[in-house]
Amino acid sequence: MITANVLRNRTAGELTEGERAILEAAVLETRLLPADQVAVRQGEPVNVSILLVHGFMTRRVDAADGRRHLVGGHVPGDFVDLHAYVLKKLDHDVAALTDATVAIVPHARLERIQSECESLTRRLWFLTLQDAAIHRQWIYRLSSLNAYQRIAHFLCEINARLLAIGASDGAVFELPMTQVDLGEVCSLTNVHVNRVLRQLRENELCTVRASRVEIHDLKALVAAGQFDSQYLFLNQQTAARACGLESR
Amino acid sequence: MITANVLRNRTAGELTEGERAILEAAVLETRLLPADQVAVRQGEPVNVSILLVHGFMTRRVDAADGRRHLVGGHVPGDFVDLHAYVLKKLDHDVAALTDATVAIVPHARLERIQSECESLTRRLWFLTLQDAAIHRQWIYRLSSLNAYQRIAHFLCEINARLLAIGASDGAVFELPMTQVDLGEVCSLTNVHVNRVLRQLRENELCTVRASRVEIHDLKALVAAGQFDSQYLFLNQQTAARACGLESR
DNA sequence: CGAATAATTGACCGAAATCAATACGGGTGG
DNA sequence: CCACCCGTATTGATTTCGGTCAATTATTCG
Repeated sequence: MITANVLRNRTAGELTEGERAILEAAVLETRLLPADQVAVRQGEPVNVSILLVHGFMTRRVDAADGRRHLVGGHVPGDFVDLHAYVLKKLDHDVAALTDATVAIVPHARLERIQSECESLTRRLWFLTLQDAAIHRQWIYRLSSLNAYQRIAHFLCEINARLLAIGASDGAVFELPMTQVDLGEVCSLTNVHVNRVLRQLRENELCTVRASRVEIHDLKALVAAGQFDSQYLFLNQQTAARACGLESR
Repeated sequence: MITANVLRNRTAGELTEGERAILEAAVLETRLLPADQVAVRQGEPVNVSILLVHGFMTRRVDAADGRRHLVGGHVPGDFVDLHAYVLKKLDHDVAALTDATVAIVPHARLERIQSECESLTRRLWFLTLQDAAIHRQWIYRLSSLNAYQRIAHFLCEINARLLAIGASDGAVFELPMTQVDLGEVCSLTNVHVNRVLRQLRENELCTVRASRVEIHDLKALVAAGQFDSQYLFLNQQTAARACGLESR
């Protein structure tokens, strides 16, 4: 089901059957995006929004020096460029990190939802603001954590988000990101990412190796990254698992 | 007028008289906040939102090391914690930077607006997403610019935002931020901020001195900060002035 | 006027970048 | 099936930007 992961395990509660049906009906088509494909380009007018069904996507900005920086990452269930519904054009690129399946929702249908279903509208608004909360946390990560802490924090975040959609068991998950990609997220060179990952491994917090993350000591990783999942608005049980409190 | 600066000079166009009236009517009261007062505390449930009428406010996160970091800044016309209307609690503190006048809007009244005025709702949603766009730019600033560029970029941003509400003439404006504050925005120490400001002065780009900014060469400052105002969704004329194209 | 806050400057240090070289791994084509 | 490549990972040597520490000089305001 296309909307299976939308708002799954969040504080706001699951979508009602009615809401889910309306959202599913708003989907024009699903499409496959090959890895690295840019789905929405900065500044271009858009009239459809993209719901990520399978795979990973990123929001990125190309700097003047040719270096690339990520300003956001998305997992299945994220309504990746719902922002564009309101803003009409984006201030950055949205690209597929891996091969991805996306559902296309025309803005005209979102307008209909907005006039016909207040509760679903609020939910969609919530989704966009959750992104904003994540943005703020990324600012925090860059401004107050050092390299080791940043990587730890990011791994905690991605683990928590994957946990919510059942793509992590709290200890092991697939993460198709190279050390260069991790560097683009945490604003570090790949060389330094490598050194930090070695430290994390040596300290027995986690092992990150080509597309697979194994967390050995989640509590310690959470402490190292000063991670507090509050900003993800996870339901209580998921939040507890995300910070290593109850394995359940 | 309370809403005078809301969406002023943006791409979306000014509020209609009807929208403005509805928004004004939603205000419960206006209140004075003394400088440094925390208006909304992290994690606390909120049932009113704050529209900034006069003064400056900040969104900030206190790091574990006791250091404070800003994840956002607000100028008059910004609906500072409209996010809380949807999220119900915030992941950070909102505080007054200077003495500030704010208008209090109860969430119950926002709900009424949502069910009764689709166009105004879309505008409010837009406001929250504009904040998100600014967040992304702050991430960009921290991850791909060095100290000199960061300060230049921030000064361009604040100039542009103040220009939109008529609080800057494009060359001179009041900015009641100490060098420590600037450091909290750009993630630099006050010592280094001081050195960078000296450089900017020596290069004759701008003079920043206790609560007053004078831009001597806006084009050069824009270039130094690699500033592109697109993310602020300013109307054409304001955008041109913000990057020093037409002084008009 | 005097105390507190903000700005300035210098000397030194350190985390992460840069530069450089090597190893690995998996897919392709001959 | 193996040789070759190219992207990825690893490690070391060196540099640099910004931080830290410390001391001095404005400001501002009660």
